[in-house]
Amino acid sequence: MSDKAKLRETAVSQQAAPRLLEWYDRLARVLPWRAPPGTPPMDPYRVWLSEIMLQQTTVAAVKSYFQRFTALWPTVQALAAADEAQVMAEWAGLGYYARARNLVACARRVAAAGGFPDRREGLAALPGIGPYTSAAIAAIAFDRPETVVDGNVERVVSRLFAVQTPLPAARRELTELASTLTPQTRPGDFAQAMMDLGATICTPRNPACAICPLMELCAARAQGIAPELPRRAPKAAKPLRTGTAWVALDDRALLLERRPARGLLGGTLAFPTTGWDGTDLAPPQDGPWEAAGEVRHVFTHFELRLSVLRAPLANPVRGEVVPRDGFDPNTLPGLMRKVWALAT
DNA sequence: AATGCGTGGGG
DNA sequence: TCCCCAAGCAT
Repeated sequence: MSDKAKLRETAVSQQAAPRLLEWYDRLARVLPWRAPPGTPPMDPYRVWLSEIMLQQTTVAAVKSYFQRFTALWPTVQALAAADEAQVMAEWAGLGYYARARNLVACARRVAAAGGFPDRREGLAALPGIGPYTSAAIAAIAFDRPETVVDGNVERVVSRLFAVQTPLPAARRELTELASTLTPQTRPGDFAQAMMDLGATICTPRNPACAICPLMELCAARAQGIAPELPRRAPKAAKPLRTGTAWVALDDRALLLERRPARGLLGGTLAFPTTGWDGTDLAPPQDGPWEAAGEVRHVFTHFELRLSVLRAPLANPVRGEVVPRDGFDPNTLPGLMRKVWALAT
């Protein structure tokens, strides 16, 4: 990099945080639901829980789940004592179920240790807590000057410095650039401000550069390429997979099955199915099976078409017989809710 | 390092 | 309808 470019980068790094925090404070006065500046940090349990839920998940989707979880389990000790099956049931529909399994494991470790570690390294050693979440908890709950890098920050930083390297290869470079922005004071507010900027102004499609607090500092804006950044490596096409789900029920009960702890929908309650990656599995009981239709579902890396078969419940050889009164389809993952809706 | 892992909303 | 993708982590 040229000396001139380096000087410019230094100037941007020094001016970005003050401008962003000024914008954030002004917003706090306008938006009544945001805590005003100077408010004491949120308690570590709630920060942790919300950050886990927000991994690859929108704020809108998380909201009701967070309310329910904190009402059911107000403290990490309460969550540590919870029945894992109930946690899985409450998580159902939110996706990425390894998060729920790790949530329980993490709560138990934290409760046993007497509380959350207050530094990034200690947090990152806990199950389900990686580079992003450890930095976020350290900055937001413990006021540590850690650099928080999520998808929003990657986008803001790639534009601010006009980084052309495609993601995910650019991640290391973006993290280093982001760390040059992080202030020693108010690191938690700064992290929140970067993410809020990415969510409201520096958006993926049509960034509102005209009202951006960092407009004068932004290299991509100067070059007119802000909407094109960050660049991304082309993604692979989604293969189509097929399988069968069996719904065995009468007016009193139905047949469900706990899926294996690892892998797709791991640990969730589901209708018995064949595999859908080549492996085959026999039906959980004798028929006659009647075709109820087909469910289509798109996962992260493949599309699934599931033939749904229905039969009267009769002497199942595997699974759990569950009484129909008290059965709530919302305790099933999204795919299985579709199966239930089709079969009934 | 690349791949596996959900779901729902917006353009 | 399609494509994009959202406050990532584990292996």
